Amino acid sequence: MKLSTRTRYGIRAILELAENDGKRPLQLRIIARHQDISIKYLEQLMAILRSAGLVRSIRGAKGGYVLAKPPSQIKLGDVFDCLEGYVAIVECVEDKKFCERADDCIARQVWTQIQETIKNILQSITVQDLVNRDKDKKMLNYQI
Amino acid sequence: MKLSTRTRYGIRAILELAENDGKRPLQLRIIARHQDISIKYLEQLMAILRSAGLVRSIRGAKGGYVLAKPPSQIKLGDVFDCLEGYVAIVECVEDKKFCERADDCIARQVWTQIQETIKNILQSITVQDLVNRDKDKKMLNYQI
DNA sequence: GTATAATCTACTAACATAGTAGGAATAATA
DNA sequence: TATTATTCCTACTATGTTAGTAGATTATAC
Repeated sequence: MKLSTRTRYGIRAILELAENDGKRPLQLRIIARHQDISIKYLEQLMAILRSAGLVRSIRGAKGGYVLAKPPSQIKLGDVFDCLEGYVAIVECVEDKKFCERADDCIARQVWTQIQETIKNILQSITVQDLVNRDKDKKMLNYQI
Repeated sequence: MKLSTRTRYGIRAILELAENDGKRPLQLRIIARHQDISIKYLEQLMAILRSAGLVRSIRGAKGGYVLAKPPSQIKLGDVFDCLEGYVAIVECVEDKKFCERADDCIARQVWTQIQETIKNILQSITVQDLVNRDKDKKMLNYQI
């Protein structure tokens, strides 16, 4: 049960954009170098984030990417949903038709519980929250 | 982020054994037919569960499988650990060396939180719990 | 008009998962 | 002892997914 690099990279890219929020567009070249991700691969991830309405792109020279909404309005769950597909550790949780036994399956109850918990966590955290945590951490470092 | 069929099948097999607890060994043939799983595939999963000390096998005619411990002493987490490898949605959570950024990574905090939550749920549920839930459900059905 | 950047489409390489297959070892039983 | 039922072991295969590469195209700033 692993997270895809798609989601991991995507969230890291979003976080970079969030740290850059309010400034001029950030180029993939920069993000790719900074996060050590292939620029070509990142392009594809950003296309997904763009069509999901999470980021906005500016083409041409001095172009790049910016967040489509304030970081406080982007939940981790949003990023997850579009990059990871959707959180469904077992398909029967979302769609009973997936398995005949679904109605009576005691295992399914457990998967449902786990899945709901994950969803709740992801929906409760915004990109802004993470940026704040990061700032706190850096503040702390400065004091040392 | 999906659960492997290994884990799903494995847990279903363990539950069958739990329902059969105290009786004579249960053959894979029966479990396979009952759960609609290829017997050859099931063999491999049982080998894993056996080497993890969760089930015990009796070879030869009239042989089969039994639980190695009482269902109340088998946690879902135990089954998970051996079939799913281990719960690590991102490797850096378990092993910081996986990523240079681990120490300062704010995303990692989220993965850690999610992972701990999943682990807690799995450790809190025993096979016996599930069997009980199943019985309750069936009791309910009889009363209708 | 040139350089810079996103966009689009297609391809590939590597890996994991799920499953199949055949035979060997072991035990019960007739 | 022969037969049958069962687990055990090893190897193979097929399929799908993920991760990543490549190249040409379009848009914009200067």
